[in-house]
Amino acid sequence: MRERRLGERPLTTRGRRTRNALVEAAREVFEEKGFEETRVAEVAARARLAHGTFYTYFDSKDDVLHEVAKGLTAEMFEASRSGEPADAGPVDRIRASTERFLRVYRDNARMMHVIEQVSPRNPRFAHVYLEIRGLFVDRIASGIRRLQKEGAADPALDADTAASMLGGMVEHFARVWFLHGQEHDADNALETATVLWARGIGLELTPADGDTASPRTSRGPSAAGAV
Amino acid sequence: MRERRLGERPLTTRGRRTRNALVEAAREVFEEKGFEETRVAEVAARARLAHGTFYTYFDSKDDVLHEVAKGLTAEMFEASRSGEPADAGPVDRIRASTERFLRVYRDNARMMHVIEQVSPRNPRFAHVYLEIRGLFVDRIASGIRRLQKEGAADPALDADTAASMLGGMVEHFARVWFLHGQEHDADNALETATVLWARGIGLELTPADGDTASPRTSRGPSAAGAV
Amino acid sequence: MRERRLGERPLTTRGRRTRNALVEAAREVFEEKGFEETRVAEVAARARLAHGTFYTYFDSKDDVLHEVAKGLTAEMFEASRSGEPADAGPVDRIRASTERFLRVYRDNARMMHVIEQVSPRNPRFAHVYLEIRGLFVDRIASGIRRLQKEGAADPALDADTAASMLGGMVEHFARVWFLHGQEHDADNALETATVLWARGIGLELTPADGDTASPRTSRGPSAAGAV
Amino acid sequence: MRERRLGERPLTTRGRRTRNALVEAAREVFEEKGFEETRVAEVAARARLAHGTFYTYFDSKDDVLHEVAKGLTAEMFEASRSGEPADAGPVDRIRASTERFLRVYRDNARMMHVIEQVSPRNPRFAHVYLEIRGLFVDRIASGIRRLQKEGAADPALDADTAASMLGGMVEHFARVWFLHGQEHDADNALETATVLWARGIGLELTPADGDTASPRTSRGPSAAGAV
DNA sequence: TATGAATGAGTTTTCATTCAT
DNA sequence: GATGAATGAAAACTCATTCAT
Repeated sequence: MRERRLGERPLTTRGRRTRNALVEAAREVFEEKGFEETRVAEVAARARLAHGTFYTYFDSKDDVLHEVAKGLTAEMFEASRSGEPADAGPVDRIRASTERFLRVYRDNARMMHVIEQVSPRNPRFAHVYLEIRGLFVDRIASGIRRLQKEGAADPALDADTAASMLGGMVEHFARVWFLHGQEHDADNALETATVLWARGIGLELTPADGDTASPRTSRGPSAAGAV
Repeated sequence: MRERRLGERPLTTRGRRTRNALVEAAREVFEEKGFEETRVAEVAARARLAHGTFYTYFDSKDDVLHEVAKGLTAEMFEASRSGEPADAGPVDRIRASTERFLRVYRDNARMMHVIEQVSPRNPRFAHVYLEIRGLFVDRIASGIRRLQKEGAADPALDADTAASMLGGMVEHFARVWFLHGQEHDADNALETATVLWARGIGLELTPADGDTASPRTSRGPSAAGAV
Repeated sequence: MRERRLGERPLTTRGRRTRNALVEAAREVFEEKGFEETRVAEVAARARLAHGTFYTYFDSKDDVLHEVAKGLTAEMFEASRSGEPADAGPVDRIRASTERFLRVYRDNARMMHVIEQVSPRNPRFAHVYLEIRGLFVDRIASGIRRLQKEGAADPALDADTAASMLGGMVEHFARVWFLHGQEHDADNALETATVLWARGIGLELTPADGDTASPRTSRGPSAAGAV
Repeated sequence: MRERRLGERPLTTRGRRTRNALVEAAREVFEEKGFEETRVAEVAARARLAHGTFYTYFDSKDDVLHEVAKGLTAEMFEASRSGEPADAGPVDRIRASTERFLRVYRDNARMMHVIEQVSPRNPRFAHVYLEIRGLFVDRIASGIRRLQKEGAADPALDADTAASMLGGMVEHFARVWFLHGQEHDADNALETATVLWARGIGLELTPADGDTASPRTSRGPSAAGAV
């Protein structure tokens, strides 16, 4: 094997800073151009570094992507854990977690797309995608199971499959919204998702749950900020 | 001034055959490798043609992709129109159309993915994706509106947003299943989707609707054939 | 050797017509694009013929160029012979022949340039250029010699070299004018050339010869028509 | 967004050396083969560099040509400025400047031809040609005007047109001589040009001016060295 | 560590020419 | 003779990666 690149453990402060700059720059360019269209030269340039310096820290373009993916996973992990009001009712919890998801997804949609783009070619990244997705889906499945135990949700439902579908419903909607640029009203989206989800797993909706679900007209993507 | 490539109207039988061979070969390779990794040389070789012959019919890789996309759109259009039992109840209709969708999607998942891959770089293809998606989503929206008029579905629901979400739910599930290779049981998937969808839009489920929705264990992707 | 192409002697009327169409078309495209940039496909298309038909009559692109060059030589030969007033004085004859030359050159400048372009690569065409040039230069040399014998022109002058230079003077001026698009006034050009030429070889100018040679301002390239 | 190629300002010594090597190699190959026939691969190879290195410094073949043209213009500019004996008579000055011109032209004829070849396709180079030509022609025009003021040259002559013609006379002669390989005797050429020029603009020739203008036989292009 | 020059394998694309019908 | 499809030998150009300093 060739000499191991730097970039592993022992890095000076300066080295760490340089490396971070590269990772950040890489993420920026990936998001703008996608993986294939990203040039290592541009990543280095954006980090205000010489072209060659890139290879002081990474073995390849795939390698930085892996690093960026690690950061993405961490961020998504954080988001998937982030607390929800323990004292709220099930519908409010669904709404809250959907809102949280839409927010993180909005900020990470492009990077998620890049990972998916690369997946077919590199199983390493296929795994990353599935792992991130699992973070949310597993959580949803737990929630459904809890509600089933409490007798609030339909016990006949396969919690895992339902979770995969409901999670996918929100994720896919977010893709179309944030990635493909289809216009949607944030509040309307949130309420519709909440209602479909809650009712879908068999929860009883009180009037209070549904009253914001009245149809609204799209306010366009600028409303994304409202998520 | 440049002579337009062939590939437009007046083609001899032989020419038409060659062109078709190229389009088919292109679709195959695209599905196997994705757009970026596809080599024009391989497309030509697979059609048992000389490299240069490709350019007798197409201007570029983008150009064939466009042609393949036209076929894909046509196929999806056909599928989206395909009849459903007029005499069936709403839940059965939802189940039937979901099943139909899963089936087409299974056969076209890779190609859909290719289109999505290319979308960010080329608006032409972004449009293709949204168009195909619209085929199904619009149909779903109509169905919801009809049920709302009939008093069967929740009138408070925004039919368009709900359709986008429910359609997305099934599409995304299919992505994960057929593209990312996550294992799922076909019947279980179908029933779960049906129940979530039907209940989500506010339909009353009779016992007969739900009795197949009991949890099952995954029978693996081989079960995809059952769709 | 391969089977000889058609295009040599025995041609049907239709064949002759087709062949001529190709030669004409070729000349047009050569003049517009230059040799390298000319596509055989475009030549055929402009003659409203199929691409392959070109090779029924010519062996190669070089081959048509050769044919076009033959026509060019013939035309130039014609022009170089064309009569001049036998009864005119020497200065008037110089003026007349210069005017005639400028006129032919204007119509053939582009083709001459194409021939020159190709010359370095193909001696066959280098020869064509020199041959055409010789047509005029030799004639000029004869004229000078005649005038020398008559005692009108400087007998010390090397007629051949002087002819080469004076011919070149007019040709080069025409190049800059018609090829490089530099603006010139036709009358002014003609008179200046005549005076330089006549005086250069030692003729005595009578006042009548020079009175039109007064400076004029350029009237632009539209004046080219005046030649 | 694309990083500009190197080749602009800040280059290391090594970089500068490499770039120069490329420019020199390019000029060589251009002169030997002409622009179209020149292969970037050959330019690189002649500079003992890898193929790709060419593109580290230049964007395209056109791009190096532009660089070579800059050098050519500079060289010609230098030549057009180079001093002439202030104390010499007008005819001697004409002879001296003609000799100087023939000398530079001999060394740059091929490159001038390349520029002209490319001119019709690229206005950038059309301009270069006209600019270089203008260097000499303007100088000639000034000379004529000066002589007109001094009463030595025909005041009726349009100095600009005459300059264009006389400059063209020498340039064209040089083209035929150095480019098309037509044989000429250097001294004879020089004297003939001088006499035609001087007499053409109306100067009085003293016997001393003309006595070398007696006819000589061609000594072939090897005589070019005598210029 | 950082730099920036060098490398060359890999692709797309063009187009003159050939060929079967 | 005419047609139009097929061929494949070039060439230009790109860019990830290596390397000398």
